[in-house]
Amino acid sequence: MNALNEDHKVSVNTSLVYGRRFEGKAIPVSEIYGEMQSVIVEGRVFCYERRPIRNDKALLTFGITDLKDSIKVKLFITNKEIPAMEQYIRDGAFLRIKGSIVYDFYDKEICLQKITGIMTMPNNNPIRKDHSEKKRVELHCHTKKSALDGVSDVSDLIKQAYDWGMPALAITDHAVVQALTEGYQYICSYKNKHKDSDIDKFKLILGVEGYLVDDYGNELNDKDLEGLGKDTIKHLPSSHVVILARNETGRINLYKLISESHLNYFYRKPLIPKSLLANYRDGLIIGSACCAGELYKAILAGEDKVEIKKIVDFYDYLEIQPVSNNYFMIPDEKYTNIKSEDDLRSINMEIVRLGEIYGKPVVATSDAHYLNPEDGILREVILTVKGMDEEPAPLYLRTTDEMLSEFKYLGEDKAREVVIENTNHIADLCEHISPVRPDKCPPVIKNSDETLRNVCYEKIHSLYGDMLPTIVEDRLEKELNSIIGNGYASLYAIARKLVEKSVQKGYLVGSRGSVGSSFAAFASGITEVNPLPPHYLCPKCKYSDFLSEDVAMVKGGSGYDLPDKICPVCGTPLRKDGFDIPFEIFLGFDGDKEPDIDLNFSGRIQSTIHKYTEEIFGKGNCFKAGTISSLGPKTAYGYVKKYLEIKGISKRSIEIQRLVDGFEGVKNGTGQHPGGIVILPKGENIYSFTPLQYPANDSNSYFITTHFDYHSIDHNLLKLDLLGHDDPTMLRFLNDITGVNSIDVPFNDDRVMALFKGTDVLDITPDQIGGTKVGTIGLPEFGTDFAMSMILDAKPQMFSDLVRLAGLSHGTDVWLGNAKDLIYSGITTLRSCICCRDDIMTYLIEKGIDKSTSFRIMESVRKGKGLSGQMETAMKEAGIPEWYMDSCRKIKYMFPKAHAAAYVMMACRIAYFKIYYPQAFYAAWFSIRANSLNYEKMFCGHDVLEEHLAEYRSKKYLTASESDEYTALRVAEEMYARNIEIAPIDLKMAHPSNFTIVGERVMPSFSSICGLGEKAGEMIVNELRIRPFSSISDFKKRTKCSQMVIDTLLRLGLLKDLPNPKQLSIFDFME
DNA sequence: CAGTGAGACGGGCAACC
DNA sequence: ATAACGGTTGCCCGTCTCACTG
Repeated sequence: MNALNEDHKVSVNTSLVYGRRFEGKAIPVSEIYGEMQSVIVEGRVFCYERRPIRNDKALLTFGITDLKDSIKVKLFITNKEIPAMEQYIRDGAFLRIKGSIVYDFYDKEICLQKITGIMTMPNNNPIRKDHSEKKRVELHCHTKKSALDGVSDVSDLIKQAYDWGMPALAITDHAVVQALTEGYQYICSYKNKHKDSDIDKFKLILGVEGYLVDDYGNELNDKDLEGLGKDTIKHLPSSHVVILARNETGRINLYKLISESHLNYFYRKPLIPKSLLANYRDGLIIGSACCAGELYKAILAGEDKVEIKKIVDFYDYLEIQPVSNNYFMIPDEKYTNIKSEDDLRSINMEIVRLGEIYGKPVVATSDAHYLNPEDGILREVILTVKGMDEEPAPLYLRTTDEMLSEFKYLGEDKAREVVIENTNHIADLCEHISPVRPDKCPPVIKNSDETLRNVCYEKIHSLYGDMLPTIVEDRLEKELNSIIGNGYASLYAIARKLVEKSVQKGYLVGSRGSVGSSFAAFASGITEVNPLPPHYLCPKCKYSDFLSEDVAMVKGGSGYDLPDKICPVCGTPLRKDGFDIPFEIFLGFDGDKEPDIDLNFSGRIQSTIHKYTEEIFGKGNCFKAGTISSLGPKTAYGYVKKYLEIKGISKRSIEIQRLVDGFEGVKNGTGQHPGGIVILPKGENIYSFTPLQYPANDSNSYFITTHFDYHSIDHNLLKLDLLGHDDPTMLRFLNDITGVNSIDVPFNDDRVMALFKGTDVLDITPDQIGGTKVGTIGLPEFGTDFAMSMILDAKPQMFSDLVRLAGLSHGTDVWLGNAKDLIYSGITTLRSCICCRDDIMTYLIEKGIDKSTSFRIMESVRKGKGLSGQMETAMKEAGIPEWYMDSCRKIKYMFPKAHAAAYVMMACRIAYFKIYYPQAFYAAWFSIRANSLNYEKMFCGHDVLEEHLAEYRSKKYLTASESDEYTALRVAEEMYARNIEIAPIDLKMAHPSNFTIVGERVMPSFSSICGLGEKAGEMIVNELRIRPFSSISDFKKRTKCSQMVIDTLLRLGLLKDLPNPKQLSIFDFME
C-alpha cells in the first residue's frame, strides 16, 4: 500500500484535534457490524475528502483502517475550522476517534458519525524492524511489474530495505525489468530531497526471474537452431532462473536476453534458452531460483547425481527459501515426496549440502511478492479471481531476523552464512549500475541546418517578397539561430518530411502542441499556424502591413479578424494572417526547454507515416514507444467485488475502496503508445537504452516496442509524436465529396461565426434540437454540452475569441470556478482572462517581470503546479492583481495558444462545410466521427429517433457507449431538423463504412446496422461485384453475415428484393 | 455430437497528447 | 439535476457464430 511508507509527522504525545478529550479502549474495526453508541475507533486515515455544503460549512469524510477492515467517518465542521482540522486529518495520519456508529441514509451503510472527539496517536501499525547487526540482502524480490503477481511498489520495497539498513536489494520481476527505472529514479530523487542521507550508497541490483528452457538436451542440428529450433524450444518445459547484472556488460546482456525472450522465444511466456543464456552470461550472475527452478525440481524428482551435478554446475549460486513458501506441496498428491514441513526442510538441506560439495554459495531469499504480511490480501484477491483456490504463500519481504529464524534448522552458523554472509557476497559482486544511460542521443540528419535555413527562406520570400519586412526577417533569424544552435534542426527536418509525405497523400496535417509558436515551423511547412503578429499580405505584389491602425486593433488576437482590404499597391484582395505567438513558448528563452513536435495525421495514414519514419532512419532504428498498462480503478473494483463474491463475504464500501487503491499500478499487460515513435541514432545499440518486445507480446504486430515505457528513457532518445486525428480525415472526406479544397476555405466567414451565436444560421430553432442554443453540434472541440454552455456564456464574436474559448474549454479548473466567475463578476473579460499559457507569459513580461521568470511561472501554472513562494513574491512586486494570481493557482492544465489556434482552424473549416454542404458534413460526421451508430434508432424516421432521444434525456446516468450513442442521435436530430433526408440502405449502393450522398439524400453505411461490421460490409460489396444475390440464403452464405444481422436486415426491409426463406428455390437445397 | 478454437463485433477500460 | 476537457489509439474480454475435430 503506497501510503504506508509515507513519512507523516504525528506527534507522539496525542493532541486533541476536535471535540473533547477522551480515554478508553478502541474497538477493532472488523468487529463493527451494526449501530453502536459511543465507540472509539483508531487507525490510519485514507481517502480524505472535503466537500463544501451550505451555510459556510464543510463535510469531511475519510476512512479509518486497522489494515484488516475500515470504516468511513463523517464530520461536519465550519469553514473556519478547516485549516486547524486539515493540519491533522489527512491521508496517512493516525487518529483515535470517538463517536457513534450510525446507519447513513446517504451512503446506505453504517459509518462513524456524531463525533465527540478526535485525537492524534502514534502509528500503531505492526512495524517490523531489522534488529540484526549485520543485515542480509534480498536477492529475489518482485514488484508490481510482475504482472498480476507482485503487488508492491518498487519504491516502497527499496525504502523499506534501506530503512532496515540493508545495503542492497535485487529486483527480480517475472521476465521483465520494467521496475528498475522507477526504482533507480526513486533512489535519485530521495537523495535529492534528503541530501544528508546515504541512500546513494544503497545498491539497486538489476535482475530478472526468467523462464529458462534447457535446449541442450535436445538433439538440435544447425538447421533446427535457425528456424525450426525456435518452435521446438517454445514447447520445452520451462524453469525459473534468477539473473543478476554485475556490471554494464551484464546490464546490456540482460536487456538482450529480455529482448530475445520476448521477441523470438515467446510462448505463453518469454522463454530464455539455456544456450542463449550461456552465450550472454558475461557480466551476469545466475541463481537457481525457487521451487520452480531446475535444481529444486530435479531434487524433487529424485534425479541422479550426474544430472544434479550438471544442473548445479550451470549456476553461480543456489537459492533456498522459507518452507512456508512451499506449503502448497504438502496437501498436493502430485508431490509424493512432500508430506510434511520436514520434507520441505530436507530439500533445502540438500541444496545446502550440494552447495558445500560443489563449492557454490547458497543464499536464502524471500521470493518477496509484496512488502508486508498485510499486503498479501491484494495478491490473494488477484490469484483468487484468476482461479487459484489454494492458500497463497506468505511472500512478504523478510527482515534479517525473520530470515535467520526461518533457517534456524540449518544451525546458527549455517543460517548466518546463507542469510547474511552469502547474500552480501553476491551483492558485493554487483557494481552500482544505472538501468538507463545518462546521455542524450538525438538522431542526426545530414545538412539539416543548412536545409532548414534554405527551406524557410524560400517559402518566406515566396510569401513576403524578396525584400523581407524587418519583423519577418528578424523573427526567422532569431528562431533559426536558436533552433540550429540548440541542435534541433534535424527535428524540424524530420517533421517537415513527414508532413510533406502526408500532404502528398492528400491529407492535411493538424499541428498540435506548441510547435505552431515557431515561425520557422510555419516557414518550413510543418504547421499552418503563423505566429507573427496579425498582418495583411498581398499574395500578388507581396505588399505587407504589420503597422497600420487596423492591424494594431487586433494585436494579440488573430489576423483573420482584420477587416477585408484591397492591396493599396496593386488592388488585389489582401491575405490576412498571424496569431501573435512568442517563439519562446516552444523552445524557451535559452533553448533550454525540451521541444516536442506533435503532429495530427489522419488515422487513415498514421501507420503509413509511422512506417515512413523507418525509411528515413532505417529499419531497426525506429520503435514504437511501449506502454505498461495496469489495473485501473474500475478493473480493480471488479476484482475486489469478484473476490468477495467467491469468498462469500461482504465488506463496507470504504474498505473495498482501500483495497482498490492498493491495486494502483499493478501491471496487467503491455501495449503501444498512441503515436510515439522512438528514434535510435545510427551506430547506437538499442540494448544500452532499453530491451525490446512486441506490444502485448503480439508477434503479429508490425512494430516492435520499447520494453520500458517512454517516460523512462525520454532523457535519452527522441520520440516523435505522430498521432491519429479525425480532423484531417474529415477534411479529406469533405474535400472528396464536395470538390472543395479545405485549404481554400475562408477563416472569416460570417455565417460560420454565426454558428457560435445561435441556431438561426442553420434555419432551425433550439426546440428542434433538444434545446441546444448554438449550432456547433458535431464540430470538433465545440460540440460537447460543456463547450456549448461555455460558448453561450462567453459569447464569442470573432476568430480570436474562438481561440480563447478553445483554451478555456480544455483543462480542469480553468473555466468553471475560475475564468467564468471572474468574467461574470466583471473583474475581467474574455479578452483579458487567462485562456492559454501564452497569456500568462505575455502579461507578466508586459507587467515588467523578467522574461525567464515569466516563462517559469507560465510553465509552473500550465502544469498545474501553481505558484511557488518566489513566484508569488515576484508577481506581487510587479503589481499583479490578486485575482490573477488566484486564477493561476487554480489552473491544472492549459493549452498553448498555437494548439488552440490550430484546432480552431480545423473546426472552422469543418464548420464551413456544415453551413454550405450539409449533406456532406453529416455524411462525413457519421462516417468518421460517430463512435456509435444504430440504423434502427437513428435513420428510420424522425419519430423513432425522438423516441430514443427522449429515453436518453430522461436517464440519470449514461454509460460511455450510451453517451456516444446519445451524441450521434443528437447529430441525427439536427440533420432531420435541417430537412436532410435519409435514403434507406440499398444493398447495391451502400458503402461498408462511409455514408454516401444519393441525390440530395444521405445514405447510411452498412456499418450503421448493429452487428454488421467492417468485414461483413466489405463482403457484401465484394460479393455483389461478382454477381447479384439470388436469395436470402445465398446472401447469408456468401456474406457470412450472422443470423442476427440477417434478422435485422429483414426487419428493416432491406432484403425485400431477395426471395424470402419460404420461397427458396430448389437450387438452394442442392448446394 | 459435444467440445474447441478462431474470427467478427462491440463494450469497457487504460494510456496518452 | 449536477458538473463537465476533448479526443485519440490500442488491448482485453464476453458473446455470437461457424467450421473443424475426436
